[in-house]
Amino acid sequence: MVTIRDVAERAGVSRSTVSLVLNKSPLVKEETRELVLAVIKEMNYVPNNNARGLSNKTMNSLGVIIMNESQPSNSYNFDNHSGLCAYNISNGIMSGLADTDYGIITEAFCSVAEPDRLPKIIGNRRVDGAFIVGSPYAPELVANMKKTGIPFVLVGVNSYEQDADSVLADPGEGSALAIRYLVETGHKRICFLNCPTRFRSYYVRKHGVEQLVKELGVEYNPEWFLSCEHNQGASAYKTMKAFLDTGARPDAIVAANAPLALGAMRRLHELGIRVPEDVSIIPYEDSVLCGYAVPALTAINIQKEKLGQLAAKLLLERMKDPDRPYQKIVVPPYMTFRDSVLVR
Amino acid sequence: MVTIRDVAERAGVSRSTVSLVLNKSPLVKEETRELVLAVIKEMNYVPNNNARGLSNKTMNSLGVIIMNESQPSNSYNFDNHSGLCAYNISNGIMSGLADTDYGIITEAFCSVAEPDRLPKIIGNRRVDGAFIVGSPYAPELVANMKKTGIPFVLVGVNSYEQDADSVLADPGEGSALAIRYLVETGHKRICFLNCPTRFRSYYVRKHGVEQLVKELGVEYNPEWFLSCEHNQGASAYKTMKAFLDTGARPDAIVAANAPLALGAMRRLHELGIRVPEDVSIIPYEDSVLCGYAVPALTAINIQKEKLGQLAAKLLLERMKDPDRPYQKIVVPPYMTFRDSVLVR
DNA sequence: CAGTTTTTCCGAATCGTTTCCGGAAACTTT
DNA sequence: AAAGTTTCCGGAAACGATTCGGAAAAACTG
Repeated sequence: MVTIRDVAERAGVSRSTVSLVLNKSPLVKEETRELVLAVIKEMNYVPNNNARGLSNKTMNSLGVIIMNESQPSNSYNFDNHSGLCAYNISNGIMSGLADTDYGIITEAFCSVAEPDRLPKIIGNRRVDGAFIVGSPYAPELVANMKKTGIPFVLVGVNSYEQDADSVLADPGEGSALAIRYLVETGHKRICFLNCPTRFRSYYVRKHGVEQLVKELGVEYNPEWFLSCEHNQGASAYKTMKAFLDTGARPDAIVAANAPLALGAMRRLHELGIRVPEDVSIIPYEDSVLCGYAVPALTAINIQKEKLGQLAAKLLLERMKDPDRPYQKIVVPPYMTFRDSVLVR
Repeated sequence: MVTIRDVAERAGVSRSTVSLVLNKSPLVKEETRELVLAVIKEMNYVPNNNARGLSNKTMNSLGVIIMNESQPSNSYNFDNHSGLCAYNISNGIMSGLADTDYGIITEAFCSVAEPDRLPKIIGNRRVDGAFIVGSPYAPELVANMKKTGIPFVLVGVNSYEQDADSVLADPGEGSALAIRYLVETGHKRICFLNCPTRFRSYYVRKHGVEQLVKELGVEYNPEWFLSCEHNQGASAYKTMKAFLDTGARPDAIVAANAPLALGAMRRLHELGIRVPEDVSIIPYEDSVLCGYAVPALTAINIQKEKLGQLAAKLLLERMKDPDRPYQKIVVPPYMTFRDSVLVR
């Protein structure tokens, strides 16, 4: 293993000089700088992260912690109750970190129910900063995290105000987008298929939609605001079955997420109700599922990659300046147009 | 930050003693051991990874490298041409590492086309070992990796023999499972919808299936071995369209992966051909998609989590004993039964 | 009980960087 | 050319652990 000492020797300079070059210090002559750089390249030297970190009190790595509520085992790839897909976000983070030399350590999955555990894990692993993704409202956790002194940013959904840096998708805005589009395309009887509103982001969605429906003068019927189990296609199927059995015939359905939409469609399909000819359908969150459904689903996209990228940027800035005021970035959703909405 | 020195002081022992306790050395009296442990707990001491690593020449972290061919941006969550979903594998790895104190560093995505880049990245990040997941046949890459001296294991699909530790799913076996099941349930006219056989794992699938079809005495028709673009539902749709336009009417379709199956089903749906009443369909790889399709798809599951877990175990063993012979673990697939196969 | 072995602990060197500080070299100014 | 400024470089002390050889203490021997 070639060390800084070897490089120094070969280049005929001192170790500290090499170090200065490495750290882009301005107080080394251009000429020597180039020489050293050349030797580094020639000898294929790469600085030892541990030594560097030991000296710096830095770890050269950031943690990505995925909250339990977006557990990977089953519905991870989907919209989870934070409306986020942790995996895509991680990707975004990685791309946002591409030109730094931070490594990313993906940590165990944590639950909000244990607000101590996370800070502990992070402390043990000794990262320089952390992304907490998919986190729902968790003031206690946030408070504990702050105590560790490790900078962090929340990546999630815009619901409660939290006193920390955060990059968030906007569920209310997304639902609004869907409703507006449906109204514009001539739909009149809109049904909203939601997850339980005890999940804050679904609460936000529901109220956003209610507001808007009234505003736009669409027929408003509280009974058309359905709720089914979280992310359960099967539950959506049942809910839709019960709903349609009452004789209700919506001309559009906004589903809180893709599995819900698919579950609902299954029932529609059984009854011979065609999508989009008889009823249009828009799931809140675009996912891989939507593109492959029959018909392919027009959907709201919350830009997970972008969330991750922005989070990376934010964390980097925070680490540079620990005293700056907290920042909250809300990323607007957009619509991906496919075939599940009938344009009249 | 509390260091080993603080602990030593408070416990009234030397630093080396504390270190010995930390490393579970047998040469410290039970009594002192307990004392030290108590102090550690009391002071909330956690050893500094960098210092430890500097001393040990160890990095306390392992790299997970995901090969480009399973690029996340689009089809990552699906079967990729290695038949693997890198994400689930990562999860498996994490669970396999749960009781060690290794962290996982997920690395940039690499392509086999650049067999130098990967070893370089790994070398720079200085990990103690690496998982190379989703890698197709890549002898040059493997050779380069060996030169780095960093232990690694390949996680992928059983196709070529490679001179390295590996944990692999068995594509041939999976296809066979599907065919056997279809034959047992009374299907006679089986069509195989594959990806291009220039991808080795698809080559293996195809030949496995051909063999078996002949063996089992099912009607064999080379023209029923379709090939479409890699993982492209749209391409499967077109291929199936052209195929059905010839008047062919299979009673079962084995698709190489879920997107293909869905693409094909779209065309079937258009033609009013019912699944499973008129034609059964089994995608090779179970994925989140399968459960939500209409009807839900019976599928082959390659146990990605398990692949990851075994890989973790294997790498750990390799690191312990660098000279042991290479090992190759093949994980058998199983079938998840849902509603896309008609049992006659 | 002196000598020997075994057990338990400690001191000091080491790992590869960074960083501070003193001082040399090069350049300006007068 | 001497004095004063800049600009650069090298020595040395951290950083927080591990490890090895040997000392001290305890436990056996005969």
